[in-house]
Amino acid sequence: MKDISIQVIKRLPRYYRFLTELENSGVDKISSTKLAQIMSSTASQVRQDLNCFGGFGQQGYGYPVASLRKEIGRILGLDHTHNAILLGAGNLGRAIATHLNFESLGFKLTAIFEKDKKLIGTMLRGIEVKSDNEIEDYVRGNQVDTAFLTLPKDSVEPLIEKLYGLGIRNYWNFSHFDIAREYNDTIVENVHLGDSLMTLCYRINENNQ
Amino acid sequence: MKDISIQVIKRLPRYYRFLTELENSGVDKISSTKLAQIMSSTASQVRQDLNCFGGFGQQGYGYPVASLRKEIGRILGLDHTHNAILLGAGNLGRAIATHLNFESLGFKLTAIFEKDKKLIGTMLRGIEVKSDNEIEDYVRGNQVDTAFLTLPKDSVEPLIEKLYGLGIRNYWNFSHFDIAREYNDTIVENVHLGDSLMTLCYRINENNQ
DNA sequence: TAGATTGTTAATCGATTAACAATC
DNA sequence: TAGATTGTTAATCGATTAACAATC
Repeated sequence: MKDISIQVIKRLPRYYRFLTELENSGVDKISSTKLAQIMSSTASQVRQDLNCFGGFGQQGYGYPVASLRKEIGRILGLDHTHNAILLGAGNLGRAIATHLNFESLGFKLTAIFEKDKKLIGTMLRGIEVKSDNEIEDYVRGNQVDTAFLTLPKDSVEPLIEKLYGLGIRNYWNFSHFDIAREYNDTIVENVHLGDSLMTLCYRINENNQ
Repeated sequence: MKDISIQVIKRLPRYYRFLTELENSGVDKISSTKLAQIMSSTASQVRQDLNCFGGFGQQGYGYPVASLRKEIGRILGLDHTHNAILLGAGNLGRAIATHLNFESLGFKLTAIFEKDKKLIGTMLRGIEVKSDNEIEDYVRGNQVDTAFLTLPKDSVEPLIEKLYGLGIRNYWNFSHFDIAREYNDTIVENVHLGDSLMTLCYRINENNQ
């Protein structure tokens, strides 16, 4: 399979979500035109996107919702499970830990680490928050390939060196530390909430101007 | 000023962040080449991006860090302040409320609303959480142009109708409800954490395959 | 001045959109 | 079969990259 552009990949989760909704509301087939309306896209783009991975449709009929959803789930790799640890049990870490259904997103959260002694020992989604000086032992003793980083930039910098040294290459990064620039064989998905707000700010002002 | 592409806009917060870092570490000028290295971009792109808004550089010298940073802040509109209300004081809402320095991002968080009686009356970043049936009175009595939505899709659907009716057109949306599709004169910045994780999942599997 | 680096135009590359033959 | 809709190729559009004259 040839390289898929990042634009297409970033649309896959939306296809997946909308197809799940359609399936749940009992729709069993959909045309590229209708799917495009839902996606705020075009029929052409829908067909191009899906054809990156195979011919899932049927001429004259459309796409079968349930099996297309399943296919996209498989393409995304949601059927695999990556063991992940969460670093930072502050407000953001606790929100992330409790808010998402990792199992249906291709991950399993197996441990949570925190520096602040007040938080160590508390429970989050059935997991006891451990001290951050147990990280090394834990990663050596357990299969972990992904780290979720919900701590500030300054704390990430020294930590990432340790994690990288322990072989962790996949990061879901909420901090402003630029992991991919330091370690170029990592896979990093950044979530920069402040950037998102600034973008909103720009668009509001642009609109008012 | 002619229309700026969304790609350029989404890069502006990163320029702003990195320039802030550079300024804080005492750097007073930078070339497009060096800035490109920091941005994981190209010198050409940096110059093209900045020239969308004006000639901030000086031939033979580069760009003055402090004033460029200030300019980009102004372009983003961070000097304006948009009053925002937060809807949903669950885990995610509390994290958002406490995690970000809204003032430096162009916003001011002025009120928080929540349905769950256990949370009403609690304090978050110095703001008392109000009952969600006070929303209408509050928005009518105060200047609010933006809503941060940290509640589930099903709760957003009925709420958005009310907010839209009250004249709120700008949304920072963490839910899966597709606001822009329902109301096409709104400005919506979506943060879909699940989508981000699925994208990470894809990229990990693609890499392992 | 000479060297450096921008601002800007031109070339390239890739993504989106359009068109239509294939086919269910 | 006729109508509908895909799969896929071609055309267009826009973003990125390269090049270089302008100039500090």
